[in-house]
Amino acid sequence: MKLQEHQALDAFAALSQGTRLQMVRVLVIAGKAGLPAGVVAEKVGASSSSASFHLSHLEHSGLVASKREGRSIIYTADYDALSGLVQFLMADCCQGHPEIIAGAAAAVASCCQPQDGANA
Amino acid sequence: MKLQEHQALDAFAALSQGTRLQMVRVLVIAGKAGLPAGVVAEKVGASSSSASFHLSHLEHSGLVASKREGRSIIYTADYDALSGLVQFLMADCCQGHPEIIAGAAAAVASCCQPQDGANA
DNA sequence: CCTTCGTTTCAACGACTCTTGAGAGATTGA
DNA sequence: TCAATCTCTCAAGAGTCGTTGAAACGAAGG
Repeated sequence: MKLQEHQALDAFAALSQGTRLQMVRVLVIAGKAGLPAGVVAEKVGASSSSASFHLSHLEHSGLVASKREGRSIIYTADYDALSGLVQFLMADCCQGHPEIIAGAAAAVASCCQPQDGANA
Repeated sequence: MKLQEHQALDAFAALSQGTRLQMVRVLVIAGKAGLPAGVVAEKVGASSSSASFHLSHLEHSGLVASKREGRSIIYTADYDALSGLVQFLMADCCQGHPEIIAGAAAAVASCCQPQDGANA
């Protein structure tokens, strides 16, 4: 999934705030099961209303999704959107300049290489 | 080059603004030679003072560099920083979740593959 | 029904962002 | 030196962002 420009702008804006970047991290680590809002708030050290504000922001930007589960509202990272953001960044940087991508490709390799042939 | 968190935050903030994202695009396309401020301003449709504001913002964030050349001030995209930003994004997304990276790796492959063995 | 729990919504406030237009710096050529 | 060119800086104003605390909402349990 490749993002549209306005989606990418929203996503960059979402990630340009420390609390929100940390929230994304926390939710990515939490995996597909996600985490209730309160736990996210606690992990990033935000008040409940502040956390709610940032989580809606992230949800609006498409980077996370939410679902109600009993009294809690569970937030999960949207891997597709995150992946799309990386793609957008590279496609927008790559325009005729593959040398920018070289370092990124190295990062792909060094960051996590469970399966070697990750290419499509 | 991998970015520090505060650098990444600044970079995301820089890219979260339409005019600035376009400026980065224009400068990446322009290549190592760069472009004078006035030309960048014209290409993105900004007034000279607005362009100056955004270009300083980008320079402060480390995404572009500037050098005086006669009357003009030439701006160039910093490929290292751009590459570092992609790396930061992937490393921060990759934490135990290589599946986010799969799509990104595909993008690396499809976006620009002049040399196949781009891995470090 | 009433209370408790988890979360969101609202209003208010200070801080920051972006735009505009006028003016100032630096560099070049006559 | 003077004028022209390119760019930056400054101040003012509208708009947006993030925080806080109080209040409201929905779900679960006694």
